[in-house]
Amino acid sequence: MNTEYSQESLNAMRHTAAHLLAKAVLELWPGAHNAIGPSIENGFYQDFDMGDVTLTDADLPKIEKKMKEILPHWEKFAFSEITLDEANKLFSHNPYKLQLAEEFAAGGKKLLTNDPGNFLDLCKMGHVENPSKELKHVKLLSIAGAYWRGNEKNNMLTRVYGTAFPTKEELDQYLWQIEEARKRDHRKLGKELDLFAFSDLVGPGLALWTPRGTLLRQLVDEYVWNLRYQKGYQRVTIPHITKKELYERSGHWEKFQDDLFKITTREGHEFAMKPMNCPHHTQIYARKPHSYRDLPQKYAETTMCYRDEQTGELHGLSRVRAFTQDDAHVFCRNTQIKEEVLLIWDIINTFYTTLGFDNLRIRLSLHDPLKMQQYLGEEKLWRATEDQLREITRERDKNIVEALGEAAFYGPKLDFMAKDSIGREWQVATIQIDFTQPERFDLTCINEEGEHERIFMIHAAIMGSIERFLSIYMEHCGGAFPLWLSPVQVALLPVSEKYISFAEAFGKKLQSSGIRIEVDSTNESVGKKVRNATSLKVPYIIVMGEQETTSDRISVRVRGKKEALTIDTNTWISHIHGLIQKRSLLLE
RNA sequence: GCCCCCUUAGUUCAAUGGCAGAACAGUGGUAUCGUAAACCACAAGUGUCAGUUCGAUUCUGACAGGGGGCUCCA
Repeated sequence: MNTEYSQESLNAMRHTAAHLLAKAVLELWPGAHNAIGPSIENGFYQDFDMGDVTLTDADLPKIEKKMKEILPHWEKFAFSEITLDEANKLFSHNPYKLQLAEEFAAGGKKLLTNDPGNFLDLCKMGHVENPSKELKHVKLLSIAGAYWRGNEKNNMLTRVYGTAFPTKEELDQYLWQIEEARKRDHRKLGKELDLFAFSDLVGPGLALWTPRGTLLRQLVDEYVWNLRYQKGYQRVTIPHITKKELYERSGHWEKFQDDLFKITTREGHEFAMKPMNCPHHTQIYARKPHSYRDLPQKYAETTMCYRDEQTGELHGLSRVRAFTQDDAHVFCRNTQIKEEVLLIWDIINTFYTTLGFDNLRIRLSLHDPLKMQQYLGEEKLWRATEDQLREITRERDKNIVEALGEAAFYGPKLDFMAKDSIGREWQVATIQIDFTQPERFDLTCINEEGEHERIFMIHAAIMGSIERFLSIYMEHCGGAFPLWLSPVQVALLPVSEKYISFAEAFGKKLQSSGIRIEVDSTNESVGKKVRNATSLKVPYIIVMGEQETTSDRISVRVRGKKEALTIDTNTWISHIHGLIQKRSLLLE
């Protein structure tokens, strides 16, 4: 976005703005304490313990005004190193700073203070040289609650978010992006395009899909299945509940405790709704002995999973309590891992490229050696599997980032990240290697020597969760789905009642060739019908009246265009068939 | 779950401590219309449960639902 300023200087600017915010709030509310105030990806925040005071968005302009008053008096930050004793004196009023000072001292870190003129704070370096000159385009954005140090056992603090940019243009651009994201929020689009709904009676986090929305789900899912089918996957089906024992064996009962929806039968037996499918799938594999010749076994299933997420974590379709995984598990020998991983990788590439996500970023998610207790399996096996995965990825790709502590509890994984049309990045597909569950369920094949050989599992979700994926995709294309995904591809608008049956006949013709159409037979003006179809973002609108009954040409209005074009009917039909077949992102 | 904010018709938004108003959508009519809103009429609502009050949609509380956040670390 900006070439003149490095990320470092942006951070300095924002971090300085956080200090300024702290000073302003403390002046306005002398009883408040500032906690931490770092720069973050697109701005900064500052946490406060406001005591009995409640900040609201209405206070933001007041705070901004105060900041502007203070800023001219700020000069270069004066730094000094202090002892713990000095810190205890200087910050005796602020329990948060005291706690930090103590921790830093115990951790052997130097204690640093800084002061731009009238505000001494405990803080490491990283400010702009001359605040009153360099800090120009600062904007406070919102207020939220946040736990002290991110831990829900701690005090809830008041967090003020803001951002700062070197130029007004960049600030405006950022504010525009926020506004744009708000406009194409999938929760809004879901209502407007009639794709999904929620019901207070059914409950939070439980999305209900309309006919249009269901079509959309079905279309993306069929596409994923097509790609899988070509790579030798087979479909399986499992029930959505299971006895507790399955999850005790897999390790999920313990690791997933809080998130499990549990059921007790009338006889007192404990069951659970499935939060994932792998344990069930292992039992399909385990139904009989397998020869090495039959491997890999590749099971795919699109099925709903249930997790008892905290209500506060729920969000539209991106975080729900019942979600549909396009799940697959490959049961294979160690020697087959590489090929299978690469095959899944191909599917992911094809799928995301087709949908218009060009450059997926890939992350190799590894275990955190310092936190072995949160994983299942021996560290030796973790290391070996991670090395293997690393080697595979090196051969294939380019800019792979490694991330410690991002692994699943049963094994390392490759995570794929997509950037959407307004620049936000989302984690989408994932390939996970699992050596833990084959251990736990004692999954083997009979090898060439006639011995039982431990096998591996690969978890492969292309979309991950259809709900989450579609929420990302709706926002990516702003509800204007590509032709092949549009629930209604062509809207036929009879000019008046007289032409309804003509339009219906034409519609039948399109329909029988596999095109999804809708005839608008309401008693409305043509202008109104065009308006309605347009706001539903239907790719093609065709007005039908006297002219069409007497000629082989139709008048087609393409989504995004104001002018209709007149074209030979059959030429047009075969043209759009071509676009659908290619899964084209373009309409012309 | 926790902190803060919000909740008026299917949707988007008004108003009020004393009869709740509009637009779109819906229904019924009239018009039979050529590319972003024809006309008339009808129907429809203060999330739930308590409290304060002569009277509550409005004030208070609880619950439910929704929103912004809660892994960026002096």
